[in-house]
Amino acid sequence: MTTVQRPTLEAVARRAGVSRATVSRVVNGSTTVAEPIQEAVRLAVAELGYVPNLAARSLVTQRTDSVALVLPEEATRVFSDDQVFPSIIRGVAQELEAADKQLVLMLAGSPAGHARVERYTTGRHVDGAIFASLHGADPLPGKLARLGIPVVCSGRPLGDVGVPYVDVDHVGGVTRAVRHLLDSGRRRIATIAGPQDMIAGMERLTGYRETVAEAGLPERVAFGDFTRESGAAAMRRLLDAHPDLDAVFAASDLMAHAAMRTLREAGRRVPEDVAMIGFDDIETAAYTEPPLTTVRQPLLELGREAARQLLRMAAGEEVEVALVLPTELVVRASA
Amino acid sequence: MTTVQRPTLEAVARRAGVSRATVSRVVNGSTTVAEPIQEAVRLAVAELGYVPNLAARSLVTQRTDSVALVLPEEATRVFSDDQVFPSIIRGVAQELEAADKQLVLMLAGSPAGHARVERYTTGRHVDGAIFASLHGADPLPGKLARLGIPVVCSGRPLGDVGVPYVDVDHVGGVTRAVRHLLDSGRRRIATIAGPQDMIAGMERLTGYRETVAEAGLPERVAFGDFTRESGAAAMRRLLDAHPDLDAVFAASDLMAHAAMRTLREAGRRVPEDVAMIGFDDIETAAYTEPPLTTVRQPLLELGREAARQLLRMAAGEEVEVALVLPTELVVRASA
DNA sequence: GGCTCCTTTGAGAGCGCTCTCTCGTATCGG
DNA sequence: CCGATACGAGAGAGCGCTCTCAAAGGAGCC
Repeated sequence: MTTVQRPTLEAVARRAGVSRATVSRVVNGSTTVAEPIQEAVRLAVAELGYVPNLAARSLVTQRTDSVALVLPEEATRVFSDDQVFPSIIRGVAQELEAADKQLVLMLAGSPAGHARVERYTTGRHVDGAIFASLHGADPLPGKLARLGIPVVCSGRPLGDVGVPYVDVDHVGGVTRAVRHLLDSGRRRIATIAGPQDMIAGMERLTGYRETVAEAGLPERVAFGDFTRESGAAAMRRLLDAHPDLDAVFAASDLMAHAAMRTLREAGRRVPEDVAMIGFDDIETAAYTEPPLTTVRQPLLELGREAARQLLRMAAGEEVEVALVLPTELVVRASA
Repeated sequence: MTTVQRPTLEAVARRAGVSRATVSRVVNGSTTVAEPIQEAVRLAVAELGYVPNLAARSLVTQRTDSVALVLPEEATRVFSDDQVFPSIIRGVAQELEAADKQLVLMLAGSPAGHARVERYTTGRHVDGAIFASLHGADPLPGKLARLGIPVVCSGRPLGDVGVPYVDVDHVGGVTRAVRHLLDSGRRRIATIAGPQDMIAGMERLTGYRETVAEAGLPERVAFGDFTRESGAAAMRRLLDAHPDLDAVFAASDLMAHAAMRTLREAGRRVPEDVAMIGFDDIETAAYTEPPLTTVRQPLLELGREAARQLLRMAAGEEVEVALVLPTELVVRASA
């Protein structure tokens, strides 16, 4: 391996006939350097192909110019077919790129992974951390916040951790979905709820419960974990317990997708016998049979906002504690 | 912001009553330190909550303990619904985690993004880079290799760049798929090919062409770009040009999925009138209507192998130039 | 003309760590 | 019992950068 000796500030300074400090000023965009000197320095930089050594820089500035994005890698499923995380990643990446920060991706599934994330973030190897879709009441975001390390959660964290977050309007979206079912005459409306250790799962259930109660109807609930498999199983349980149901709100598109197949296998037609509404609006939703009516959440925007908030915090600015993005009912053929 | 002064090696050394060098030895797992002293140092580390400053370390070691994963963020689609990248990311993440390296994710869609990747990687801010699914003949991997920076491509790169890569057996998988169609009596077999500026697109087409030619049958080709939308459009073109076709091999599951819908809209039944086979085996494939027969590629493993290769290179070991993982035909109802 | 004040540049001190080199002490053979 | 050998621990020199501080030079003012 022929590791070429890379030029340092010193080398550039010698070539340009100025001091290290002046080169540093030019490289970092200080305006207090005379134009001809700036020009000479820039020329030397170009000729030598100088690139600053970030390690040396962060050693003195105490910044790393990188941000951690922490995802819970629950089992295999996070990254299997779900588009939720990819969209968030992309949103975050876009904003960080604009700010010239690096994105350090950390999957924190296992306890070992979680410990690693804790070590890395508390060790201040990043300028801040974005946590996406926390399960349960993870103490890490709060801990980081107390250490003065900028943190933003994508998805409201459970418990009173006092950490700024961005989230979507789950309850509003679900309310609109269930009302849509009511408006089309459905009265025996069930739900396939998500995991109750996540705000997304809890609030989508709340939205269903409130709206159904408001209409004076009984609730019919089965639980899943947002995956297709769990959706199919929950649908079977619902059919057993409430064979007369005429509509289902599923807390994720994947569960809705699998539930529709289960319904078909049970001889029910969608939407004639049973209407189905999902949540997320993944691309697949437009291609299911029948196409799925669902609640769209602006995931890309969610990631972007989270990153923006974090960058603001890292810059020492104040940020709002909560930022809630709107959801939207996308009506297709399934309801 | 109360940025607490974090303990340094010096502080640990004082507390343990030894020199900085000894603490460094213990922290880095040197065996040449007497057991009681090691114990004392570890105690001091724990008491002070010492975490090494990585910037300072990499300044002297010339390593960064981080690896870049570069993805082409073509338009929006990479991360929209496709599970290809998420799986690769996860595979890479798993291996890097095991090696205690950080994953720096870079999306290189725009020219600006590409420049940023070039700057970052050539600036040696990472110990190596993994490129996934290159489009066209990107000169960057070759350039990095020439600079002595470890590079691995996931998916064989176009052109003779002389960079180690891992890929799957596209041709073998497609051959098996087309033979399966032939074996079931299909004779008017078309293909929806992928983009021809990517090896994956090219080889899957090659596999189709060779197998069809071998059987003495004419080829019927329409091109897409792996997305659903392009698959639907290609299917329409095929139906126009060859209304008599009785089977289709689509170079991605997304295209196959959309093509099946297009067929249904055109009044063709799958598989009775037209058989369909896809490529990828994304989770959705098992839930399409009818469930999709497809060629499975081991994406997680692809990512893991790429990372392993890279780590080996970074450690100065020799690696094989090409590593090809097997594909497998998964027979479901669509063919 | 001399003084002050401002602007521009350079000198130099670290940031926290690793690693070589040196020194001190224990071990062993003669 | 002394010198040779080995081995563990410390001293200290940087890694490449930023940033404070001081010096130098020029402009402006009385």
